Amino acid sequence: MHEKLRSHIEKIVPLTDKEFEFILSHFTTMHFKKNHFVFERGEKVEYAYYVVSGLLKLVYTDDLANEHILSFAMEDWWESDFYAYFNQKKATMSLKCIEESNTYCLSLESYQNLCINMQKMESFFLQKSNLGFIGSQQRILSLLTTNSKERYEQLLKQYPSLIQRVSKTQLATYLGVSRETLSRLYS
Amino acid sequence: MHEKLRSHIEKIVPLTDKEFEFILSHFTTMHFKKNHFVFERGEKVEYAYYVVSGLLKLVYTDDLANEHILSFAMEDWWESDFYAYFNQKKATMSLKCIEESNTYCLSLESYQNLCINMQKMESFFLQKSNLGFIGSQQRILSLLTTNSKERYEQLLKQYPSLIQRVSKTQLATYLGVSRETLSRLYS
DNA sequence: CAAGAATAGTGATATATATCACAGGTTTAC
DNA sequence: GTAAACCTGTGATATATATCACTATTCTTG
Repeated sequence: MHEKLRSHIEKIVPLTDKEFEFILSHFTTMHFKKNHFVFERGEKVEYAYYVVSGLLKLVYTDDLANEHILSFAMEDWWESDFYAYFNQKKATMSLKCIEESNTYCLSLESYQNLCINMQKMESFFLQKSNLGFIGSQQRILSLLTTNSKERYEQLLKQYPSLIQRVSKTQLATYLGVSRETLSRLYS
Repeated sequence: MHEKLRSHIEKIVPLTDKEFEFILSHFTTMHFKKNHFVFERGEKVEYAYYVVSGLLKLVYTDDLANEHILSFAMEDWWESDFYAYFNQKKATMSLKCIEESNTYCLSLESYQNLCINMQKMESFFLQKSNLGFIGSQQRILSLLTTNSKERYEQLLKQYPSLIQRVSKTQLATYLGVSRETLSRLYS
């Protein structure tokens, strides 16, 4: 039942059954339907989400109502509006399901509890955070150094499955390019 | 003497004298002259650096020999090629002094030691990493949603001191815009 | 199942930005 | 102290990309 979460954590820190039970007691689970929001801009961000199955997008909507996708959250990913989560502020972004999704949910209180009472989990989160930071820096570099076509090809290479699962309009808003330009790149 | 580092850490976790002494024993200090490299692409990245004074830039050089500045590291910042540091790989970027700088240096071994033996420091690094991640996401959002002029103005607002300390050519490579375009923005 | 919404391609045009080139001023380093 | 390197502004032009508009197709949802 909970094997996915366990093996996800155990990729970084090994656990006894008892330890995993303790960890699990800090999570709840939730199910979201396609096109439904996990949270919307302006709402309180109660949880950080670990995606067991499905696909979601973290979206920022600008003043002109244009959507910008900050990240796709797929199976085995952690996602939230982390600024709002850690600072207990209202969301500036929205988290929306592209596909029907199942997640584990971790409140900030539970997160802090886990960190304090179980150094292994603090190590785990530290490693995850470092990886997230490094990944974001790579994305910045990609935005600074490459044009639309190169970015599209990088994405194809890095996440080939995304192209089947996500509309091109949405890929465009992730890449920072208009859907028309993206469409013309490979025509 | 070491007050800066101590108060930097104590902004997040309080320390006894003994604890700080223990922490300090993991660091070395270094001095770098203006325009000198802390490390260059291709070299091993031995340390993560805490900047006591001065100003540095983390630079990626592309195939056409164009410089792209990933970040400016100013007083009170941590900087490194973190991918190379954590994975013990050769640097893909270079860290270069814009001004004469003083740093504390933390080897990966010392970092891991600190994390294992002092939960406070693991908490400290976790918080720093989370902040770094959130900051990078903000930068991505800025690159996705704004044009050169808006990005320049955001930067002016966020780090007014930078504009005095850094050449416009360099600001341009940070903003992802040509120096000519940047020059024309405010003429 | 049907209506409305979302998606995808593509033409025509506008716009932001890059690139190349040059000149004058400033800084750096041996 | 001087040559070389760097910095800045600006004109002329090229290029990538955005925007607007229209059509056809495919999904979604009540």
